[in-house]
Amino acid sequence: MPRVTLKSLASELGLTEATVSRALNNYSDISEATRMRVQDMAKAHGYAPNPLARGLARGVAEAVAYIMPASVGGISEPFVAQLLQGLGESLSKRKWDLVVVQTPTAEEEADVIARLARTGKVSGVVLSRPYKIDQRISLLQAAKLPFVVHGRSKDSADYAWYDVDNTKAFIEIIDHLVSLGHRRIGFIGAPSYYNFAQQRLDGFKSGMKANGLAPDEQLIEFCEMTDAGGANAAAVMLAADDAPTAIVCATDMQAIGAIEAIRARSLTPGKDISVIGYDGLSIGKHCNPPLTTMAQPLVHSGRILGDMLLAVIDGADPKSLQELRSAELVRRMSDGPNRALTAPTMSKGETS
Amino acid sequence: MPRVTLKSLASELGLTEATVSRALNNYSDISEATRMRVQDMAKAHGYAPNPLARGLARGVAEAVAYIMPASVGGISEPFVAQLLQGLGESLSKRKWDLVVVQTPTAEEEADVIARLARTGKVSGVVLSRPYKIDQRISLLQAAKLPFVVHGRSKDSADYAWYDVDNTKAFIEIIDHLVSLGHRRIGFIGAPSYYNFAQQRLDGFKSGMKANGLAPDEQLIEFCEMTDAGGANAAAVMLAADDAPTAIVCATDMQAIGAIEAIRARSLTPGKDISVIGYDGLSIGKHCNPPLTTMAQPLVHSGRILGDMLLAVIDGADPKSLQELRSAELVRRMSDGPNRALTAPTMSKGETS
DNA sequence: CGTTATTCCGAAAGCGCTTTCGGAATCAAT
DNA sequence: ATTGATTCCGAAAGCGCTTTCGGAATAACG
Repeated sequence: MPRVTLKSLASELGLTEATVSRALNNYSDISEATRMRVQDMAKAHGYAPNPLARGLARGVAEAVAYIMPASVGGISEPFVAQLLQGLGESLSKRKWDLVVVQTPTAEEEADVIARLARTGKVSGVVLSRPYKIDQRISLLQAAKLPFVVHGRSKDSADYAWYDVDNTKAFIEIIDHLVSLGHRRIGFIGAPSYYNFAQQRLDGFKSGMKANGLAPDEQLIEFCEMTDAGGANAAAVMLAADDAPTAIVCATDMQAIGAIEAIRARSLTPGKDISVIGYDGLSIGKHCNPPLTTMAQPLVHSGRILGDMLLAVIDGADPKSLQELRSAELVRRMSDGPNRALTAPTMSKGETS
Repeated sequence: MPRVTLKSLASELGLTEATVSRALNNYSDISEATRMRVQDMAKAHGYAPNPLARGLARGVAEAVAYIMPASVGGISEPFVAQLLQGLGESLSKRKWDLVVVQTPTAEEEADVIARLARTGKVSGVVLSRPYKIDQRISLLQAAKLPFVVHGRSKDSADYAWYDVDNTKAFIEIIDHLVSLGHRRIGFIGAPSYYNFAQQRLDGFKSGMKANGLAPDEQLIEFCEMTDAGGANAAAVMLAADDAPTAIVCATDMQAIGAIEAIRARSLTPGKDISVIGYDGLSIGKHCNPPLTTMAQPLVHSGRILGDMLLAVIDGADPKSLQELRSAELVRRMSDGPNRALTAPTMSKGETS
């Protein structure tokens, strides 16, 4: 079947390609009559402009890219699908496309960004999980390619971002735990090159200090954001002579692993030892016990990110597009009062 | 910064655009010397061809589309991320792009496909979760747009697909359950317009018959593929006067819900009532008890699908690209021997 | 040394669409 | 009726790249 093109439409209508093009794009210098005639015919023939040609001519691609976080160890990232959905919804309003790009290895991330910027195949980029110092962001800035980031790098003044207040969230977790009587609280963190990991750690520490507690370095572990990682880290803490009564994790997957590790020691998570995660994964509902967590709205954030990116592309000042949300504590069953308080043997008390 | 283009390269080298183009694309009518000269210069300047222009000139887009399954009720689809990763890996071998497209509503799915086909913005499509009779497939065929499907529709003779033998998998589940002494086995199915749902139901029924059991229509429920759906369906079965001793679910999410429903009745999943899911989601490990399930390799399948699609685009006969895999039973803790056999009161026996 | 082959590169057209510019036609104003 | 302002459309160039074709230079052959 011969593709229906601008030329074919034009010849059929006895008009010029140029006229048809302008009619279709609602230029004001086309009479209402012919505009109608053209649009009707276009619809009748099921005309759809070739995005390649259009992009070439206009110099902008009607597409944006989403940089998939390099899958650490091949874990399924439950949040990716949700984010994509939100992004897609936002983009579909303009009928723009979403191309997702992989970054095979961490080293190649910069190359991928650079290539993206040079080829002009997309007119914007969404970045997830920035590092503290994120080379990709500098690259994007240097290339003057519009972008938004899901999260913030350390220096976040100059670009558009949407983030959840990680620090505040973890302070609240500590407050909550302290109100339940916990004093020895462990922290399982994520790789420290991620800025959100730093923020969460900071939140943990300030929360402790604000409650007059000194974070014990023995009770801080870092690992990958997987259940296995969380399980290992928790196992280490539990083996210490002065084990924590509560463990807070940087991510839900780690928390799920921690729960497993606790049970492996024949302790009851949520009773003997409290565990609180972060992400609000709905899957946490089905853990044993159901995971208490700080929840952030993911598909919603995808939509926001999409809208922001479109705004930046339209020329809005990125600095004016920065949105900080708050996470919310979703109490399920993995947290509870400190048992040690009522138990016969008290712990040694704080170190230092 | 002025984009480095074929023209700029050419003028700098004192050559023609055409020559530069051919040198870069390794045409044989370019001397080794100038080929080198050109490629070095291109690399030095970080030249990257404009994919829009290239696509326009060549008439093919170096991109394929993945049609995201319409998210039923906004559930996060854990399998999407994995599939995307596999697809990405495969595509990256040619440096092709992956554009994911949403289908806002079920009605618009056809429109989206049609538009995709007409605009030629992608040169291939990956379809997930086909329906029994899938209009999208006919559309794709009519448009002669290369595609592969993840799963099969009812009439799957003429196109490329990668699927897991659902029917066989469910027969095996029944065999397994029967070997554990179960005779009253319930089935929680997925919406019947999905062909995989039908296949799984078929497998359930044949498995039952093969074991001399008559599937009781009372013990067959259908619901959405969510935990809530599974919980509801299971609750209905459990309330029946002649409740099943085992429940097999079309998807893991449903199984997770079923487990919840069982516990809600103060029964112990895996002891009082066995539950087996399908999908092999790793998250099932952390259920209470860990979910026994039939596993299918997802990132692997993404890679296969990508390779197949590329092959079809290259002109391979789609009919020769059909791959049927087998799922594997991953025994965790949610299945066990039929307790009723050893309990004092026997069930009434089979109905009919 | 003339002739036929080869090797290598330039010229040019074209992919489908957009957009600027100018001009013919229609209108309103004097 | 003549001029000036409008309205509407056609002509043409161009976006960056590919690819066919032909021709100049060089090589190989008698």
